[in-house]
Amino acid sequence: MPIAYIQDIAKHEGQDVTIRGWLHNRRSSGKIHFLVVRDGTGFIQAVMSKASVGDETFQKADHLGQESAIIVRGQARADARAPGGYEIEVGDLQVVSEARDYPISPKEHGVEYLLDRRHLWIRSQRQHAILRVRHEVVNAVRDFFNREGFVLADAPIFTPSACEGTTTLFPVQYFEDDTAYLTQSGQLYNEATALALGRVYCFGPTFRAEKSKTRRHLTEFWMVEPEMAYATLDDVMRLAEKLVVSVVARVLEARQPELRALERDLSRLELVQAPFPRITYDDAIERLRAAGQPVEWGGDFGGTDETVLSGLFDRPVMVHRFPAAVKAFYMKPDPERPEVALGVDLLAPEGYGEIVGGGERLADYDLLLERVKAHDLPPSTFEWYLDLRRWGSVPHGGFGMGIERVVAWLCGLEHVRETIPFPRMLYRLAP
RNA sequence: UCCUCAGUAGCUCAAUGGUAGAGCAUCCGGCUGUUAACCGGAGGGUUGCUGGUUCGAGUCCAGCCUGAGGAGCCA
Repeated sequence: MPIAYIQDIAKHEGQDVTIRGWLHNRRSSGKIHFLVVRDGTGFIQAVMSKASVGDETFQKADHLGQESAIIVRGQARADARAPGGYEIEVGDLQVVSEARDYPISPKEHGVEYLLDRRHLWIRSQRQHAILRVRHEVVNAVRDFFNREGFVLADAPIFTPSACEGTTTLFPVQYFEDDTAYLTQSGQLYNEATALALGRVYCFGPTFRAEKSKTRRHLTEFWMVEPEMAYATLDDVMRLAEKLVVSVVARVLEARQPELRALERDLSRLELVQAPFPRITYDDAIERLRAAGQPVEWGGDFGGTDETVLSGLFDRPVMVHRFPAAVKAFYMKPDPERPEVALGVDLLAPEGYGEIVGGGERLADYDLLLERVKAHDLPPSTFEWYLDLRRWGSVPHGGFGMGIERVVAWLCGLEHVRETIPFPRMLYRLAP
């Protein structure tokens, strides 16, 4: 009897198959059991009638607890009454291990309770759908860059100091005498690998010790960061647009059952087509004021500002040329207007905020050295970074895209904590 | 770090300052098409902690602890 995965059950219609999984839920009607089985690939209803399996097998299922490991054998068939459209007519049931008093019932639970049991929570249907969308996003990103000719060149996780002086870093003891910091961006290293390999990307975990306590923040999150030699701000914006369009299309194509399980409004995602509107920071300020937001020129946008701004468009919007003072030291100033930097933020629709941030880098040695000093950064630590401007400096740029925020947007989630198997937050380090 | 809100049965939540309750889960029983199944029964409580006000505190007051949402900062 072939072993079947639930996601492929349609291919086995009419056949006898073996499903190896866990009991997700059970309903019973005296002489008929409905066992909802999950096997990691999906969920399916297995129907067991007393008349066809006999008393002994039927009784085995009588008191079986949620999340008991079971192997069911039976015929796969289409049935409109079954959730998912297919069910298994059980011929035999094998109990691999019996579970009792599983703590997560099909009823509602609070956030703290579920997060304390995240190792079990991920078995639920909703988390199953979200994590599969995440998987698709990650693969879509990798496929995109590989197809476009980018070289994966990962940046180190241990770094000697801040990439951008402003954000707080996690220090770690590095052997006896040294302190290392967990990376908050691979970007500076990307600039080096881009000048070596042309177009590169890194993709890994990133750490921010900010005491942020909002639905958009994790202390450990995944970021993909492409960097291109011989590239301008316009090239960076084109790349970000193409990437986001590609990822959304891929998820819409490959993960529709999951998006539907999450009750996502697909029509909003289908609108994500190029070109994305590109507006300047100045323009954004004007639009925000027109919408009644009290904003001053020179400041960064708050969460509400981003929501209001993205609400003005039906697709992601790119805001470029921010005041140089609020941006990182390595941002290139606009030659025509030095008070603004050639940076860009891409805001997701529906209030999901900034999912991409990047721009053109400062390629001039003298100006960069000046900036390093002005930001009170130790020039010795940045010696190697300055070297990139001494030998073969060219216009270059790139961006970072936060995976969890993209997944939260695509899934329509309230909080990024559900987009990663084990979220790390201000007050959450376990399990 | 700051602001707001919350903490009562295993879970989700009720309870005018006056006998601490329901649904789900668990256990027992019933039911051959359930859809978070349903119906009947049972067990289950140091009301986050410490102190105060009161004849009497889950309820009012103070402090603390834990969590959630938000601000700042960011992807």
